[in-house]
Amino acid sequence: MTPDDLLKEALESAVVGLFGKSADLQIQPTNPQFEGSHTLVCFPLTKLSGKSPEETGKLIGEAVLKGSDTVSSFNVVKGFLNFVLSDKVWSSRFNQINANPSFGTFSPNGKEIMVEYSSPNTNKPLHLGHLRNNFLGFAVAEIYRAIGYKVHRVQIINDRGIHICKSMAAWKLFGNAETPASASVKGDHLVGKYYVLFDRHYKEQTAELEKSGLAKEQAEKEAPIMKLAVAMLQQWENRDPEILQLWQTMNGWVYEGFGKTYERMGVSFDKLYYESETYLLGKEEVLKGLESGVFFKKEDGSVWVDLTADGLDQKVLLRSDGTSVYMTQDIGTAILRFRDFPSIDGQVYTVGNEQEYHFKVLFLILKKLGFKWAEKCFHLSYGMVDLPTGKMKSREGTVVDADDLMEEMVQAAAKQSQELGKAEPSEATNEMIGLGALKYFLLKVDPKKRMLFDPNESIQMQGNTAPFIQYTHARIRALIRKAEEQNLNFSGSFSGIKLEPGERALISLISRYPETITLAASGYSPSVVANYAYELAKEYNQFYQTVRIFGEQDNQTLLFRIALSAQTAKIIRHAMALLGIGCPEKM
RNA sequence: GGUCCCGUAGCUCAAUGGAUAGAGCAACUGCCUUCUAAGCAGUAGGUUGCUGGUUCGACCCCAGCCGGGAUCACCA
Repeated sequence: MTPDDLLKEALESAVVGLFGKSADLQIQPTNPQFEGSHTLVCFPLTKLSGKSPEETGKLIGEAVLKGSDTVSSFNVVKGFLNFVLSDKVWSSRFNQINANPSFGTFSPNGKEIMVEYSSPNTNKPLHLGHLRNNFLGFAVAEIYRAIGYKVHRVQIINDRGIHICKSMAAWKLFGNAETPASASVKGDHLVGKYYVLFDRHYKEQTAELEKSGLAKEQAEKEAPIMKLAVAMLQQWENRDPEILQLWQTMNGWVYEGFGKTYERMGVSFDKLYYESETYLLGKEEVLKGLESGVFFKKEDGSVWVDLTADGLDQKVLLRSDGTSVYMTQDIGTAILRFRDFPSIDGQVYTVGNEQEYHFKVLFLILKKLGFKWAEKCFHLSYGMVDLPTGKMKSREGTVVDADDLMEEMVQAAAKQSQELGKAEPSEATNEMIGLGALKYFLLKVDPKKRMLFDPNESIQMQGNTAPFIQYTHARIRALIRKAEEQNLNFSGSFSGIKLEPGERALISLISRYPETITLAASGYSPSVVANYAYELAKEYNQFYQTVRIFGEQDNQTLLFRIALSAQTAKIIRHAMALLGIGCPEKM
C-alpha cells in the first residue's frame, strides 16, 4: 500500500466514526511552506460536521492520530488539515519501491497505440519546428510504452506533390548534374538548396511578367519555371520513366540526409508510410464514398464533402481533373493503417496546430464513411516555435536548421565543460548534454502552447534545464561509485531510520512517479514528466547540500541515504529516457 | 467576419477549483580545506489583459470586452 492509500483508509474510518457516514475526501500534496506531506481540504466537510473548517480539521486530525499509526502529527491551518506521516510509513514505502526493479514501468496492458510524428516534406531539410514535433512524438510514444502499451511509431512521408517537383525543376535547370557526393553536401540540404533556387527564379519571373502587364494571378501561372514544375507533376502522375527516375534519385538523397538527422536526434520509426503509396487508395475510397452518397460531385467533376451541417464548410476531395488533394491521401493513409494494425486502440497524429481544422474534417469524414475507429484518432496539436524575429519562414531564410542547431548545442556543451574545468569530457557526453538541453528546452513547455526560441538565450545549462538534471544524476553516480569502492551494501530494506524532512520529501516525490507518467500519458504531455524530473533533481540537490552522506556515523542511516540517492538517480534516468534524453555517468 | 488557441514577475515558463500564485534566467548578497559549485541558501520583483457572474473558495469554470496567433484554398 502506498502512503496515500494508508492515509485515505485511516481518514475514511475516522470520518465515518465521527460523522456516521462517509464523504468524498479531497486529499492533496501539502504546500511546502507548511509542515506535512498530505493535506485534507476541510471546507467541503463542514456540512457534514456542522462545525467550522478549523474545528472539523482538528476533530478529524485527532481521530486519525488516535485511530492509526500512519500519522505521526498534524496541524490545521485555516481549513487545511496537514498530516505528517510516520517515518515507518515512509521507510516501508521506500523499501517497497527499492525492492521493485521495474518501478515506474507498468506491465503490458494488452493495448496498442500508433503514434505518428515527423512526417516531413521531402523537398528541404528538417528545421526547429520538426525538432519539437519529433521530440514530442517520440516522447509520447515512450510514455505510452512505459504505461504498458504496445506502440507503433510511424510517419507519413510527403514524397510526392508539387513541392518536390519544384526542387526537381530547379535542379534540372541549374543543377549541372550536381549530387550530394560531388557537392559534399547532405542530400536533404542539397535538395533544399534547389527548392530555394526555384523560389528565387519563380519570384523573378512573376515580377517580370507582372511588369509586362500580366495580373499577379496570371503571372504566377505563366512563370516558365512553375510551368515546368507543374508539367513534371503531371508526368509523374503519368509514370514518366525519366521523371520517376529523377524523383527517386532526389528523394533518395533526402532520405539519406534525414537518416543522419534522425540518428543524431535519437528518434526512430517502426514503419514508414509514403504518400506516393497511399494517395491512390484515398482516391478509391473517395470514389466509393461518392457512390454511397457520402460525397457529391460538382458540375466540373470535382468531388466534395458537405460538412455545413456539422458547423464546418464544404471541402474538396478530388480536383476536377481527378487528382487527389492532401485530404484524399490522409483518408487513404488512415484506412491503410487500421488495415495494417486492426487492433490499435488509438492513433495519435503529432502535427502542428495550424492543421487543427484539417484533422477535424478528416476525422469527421472517416466517421461519415462508417469507420468506427474514427473516434480513436487524436490530433496531438502543438504550438509553433517562434523566433524573436517572429515566425519561421523557409522562403525568407529565417528557419533554424535542425542539423545546424544540434551541432551548435553540442559545441556549446563542450565549451561549457571546458570553461567549468571539467576533466576529459568525452564526445558522447557532450552529445548527451547538448542534445539533452535542446530536447528538454522543447519538451518542458506544454505542447499546445506556442513557444519562443531565442538562439542567444536558449542555449542555457543552468536552472530548469536538462544539464541541471543530468548533473544531479552524475553527482549521485559519483556517490555510488564511492560506495561501491568501499564495498558498502546498500541493497535490502531499512527500518527504524529517523528521517530528515528532506528525505521524507524525496520519498514522497519518488512515490508519485508512476502517477506522474499516467498523467503525462492521458494528457499527451511530456512536459509533465520534464517538470517532474526537474522537481526531483531540485529536491535531491537540497538534500545533498544539507546532509553529508559519507559523514554519517550511523551505518544504517548511511546505507539508507546511499540507497535513496541511488533510487533518485534511477528515476531521473528513467524519466529523462522517456523524453529521449540520456544521462552521463560523469560530467 | 465564423471557428479554435493563447494572455501569469523585466524575459522564458509552472500551478488535478483550494492556503500568502511558484521556478529558472537576468540583478543583488552569501556559501568550495568537504560526496562533482552545470550546485545550495537568501534579497528584490505580481491588481494572473479588463469587467461582471457562479462558488465557502477562481489563474483555472461561465458571459462580455481588449490584445496576440492559427484557420476557414481544386496548397501541403
